[in-house]
Formats: sequence, structure tokens, C-alpha cells
Amino acid sequence: MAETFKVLGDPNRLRIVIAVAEAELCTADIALALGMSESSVSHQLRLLKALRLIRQRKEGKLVLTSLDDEHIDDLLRIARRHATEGV
Amino acid sequence: MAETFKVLGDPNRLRIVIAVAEAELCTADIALALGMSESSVSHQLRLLKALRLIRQRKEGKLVLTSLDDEHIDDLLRIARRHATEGV
DNA sequence: ATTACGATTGAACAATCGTTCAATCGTATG
DNA sequence: CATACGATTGAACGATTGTTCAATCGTAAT
Repeated sequence: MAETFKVLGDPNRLRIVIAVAEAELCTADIALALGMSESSVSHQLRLLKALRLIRQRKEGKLVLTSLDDEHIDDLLRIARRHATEGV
Repeated sequence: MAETFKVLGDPNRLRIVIAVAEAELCTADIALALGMSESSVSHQLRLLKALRLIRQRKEGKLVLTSLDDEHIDDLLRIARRHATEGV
């Protein structure tokens, strides 16, 4: 449980999760969209996958990443509400 | 948002949150229940309070801590389900 | 006023973390 | 086969983190 929260606790990792929650993206596009290096994105994707926050499938030489399940969406939604409501 | 997740991402802090989700506790009792030093608990409570995960009220020389709102309970429930379902 | 005790604080330390860099792998395409 | 490119990996570095320790504060009781 703590590990699930911990991976979501890094700003860049959270941005990755939010990005792939909206659309299935390849590693390079995530890096481009967030202004990160591909290397860094790849490192983080491995962590996110290990904790089953994301799912990955290969298509040619691209690796496409998307959210793993609905729980993650729920976590994002509730955390956003909590963070927002404080004004 | 990331800070909310981050603060729940430390095992001891998460245990504190879970403990006070079940009952309103004073700092010393949390320390006793979790086998932590009072100092460490106090440091972590300050963080948890800063991010509005917990609420505190004074009663004599005791400081009683409880969960701040329902969102936190929801986050705990969903994260537990996600962590558990992987078998 | 003194004692006792719960609570808080700040400094310091070891441990963990996230990024960068360079090298490498895998797979299409020329 | 050779090239190009997306992706991954491991080592290394600086930065951040959580705990401990000692000192201090606040309040209630003697």
C-alpha cells in the first residue's frame, strides 16, 4: 500500500500516470510531452509497471503505455478533489 | 496532489494514518502502538497535518489526532483493494 | 514554585531517491 | 548487411528523506 502511494508521490511520475490516463502513449511521446529525458521516463515506467499502475504493450519498435486498472483512476480523482478543495 | 500521495508513501506515516482512522489517539499512544519514538511521531504528524490528512485538538496536555476528512478514508480503501487484488 | 510528563523542535547523520550520462538492445527501413 | 531510432540499462552524482538525540515548551499536579 505504501509503495503504491510512494510511486504516485513523485511529481514527474504522477504526471506520467495522468498523461497515460488520457491516452495510450509511447515512451518518447511521454518524454516529449513532459519535457523529460527518455531515459528518465523509462526508469520511472519500470517502477510504475512493477506496482501495476500501468500496462504496456509492444507495437513494432514502440512500447505503448496505458493505465492498468480503474483503481488508479479513482485514486487520482479523489486525490485531486482533496488537493483542490482546500482553496 | 503529488504531496498528498508522497506523505502516504512512507510506511510509518501510513501506519499512523491507519491507526488514527480507527480511533482518536494522542501522540504517545501512537508511538506506543507503532513502536516509534514520540519525537518521530511528532515530526510526521506535523507533515500529515500540513497536508490536511489529519486533524488535531488539545485536551489538557494531550494532543488528540484523528483523520481529517472522508477523502483520506477513500484513498486508503482503494489503495488497499489495489494492493490486495494482485494476490 | 517545583516536579512530572506529554509534546515539540532543530541539528545531524545515514539511507534512499531521481536524474544524467554513456553504452547497449531490438526492430524496422534503406 | 548497415543504418536509424525508440527503448532500456547500470553506474554515479547530488538532493531529499526519516530517524535519533538532546534540549525545550506547556500544562497539570504536588
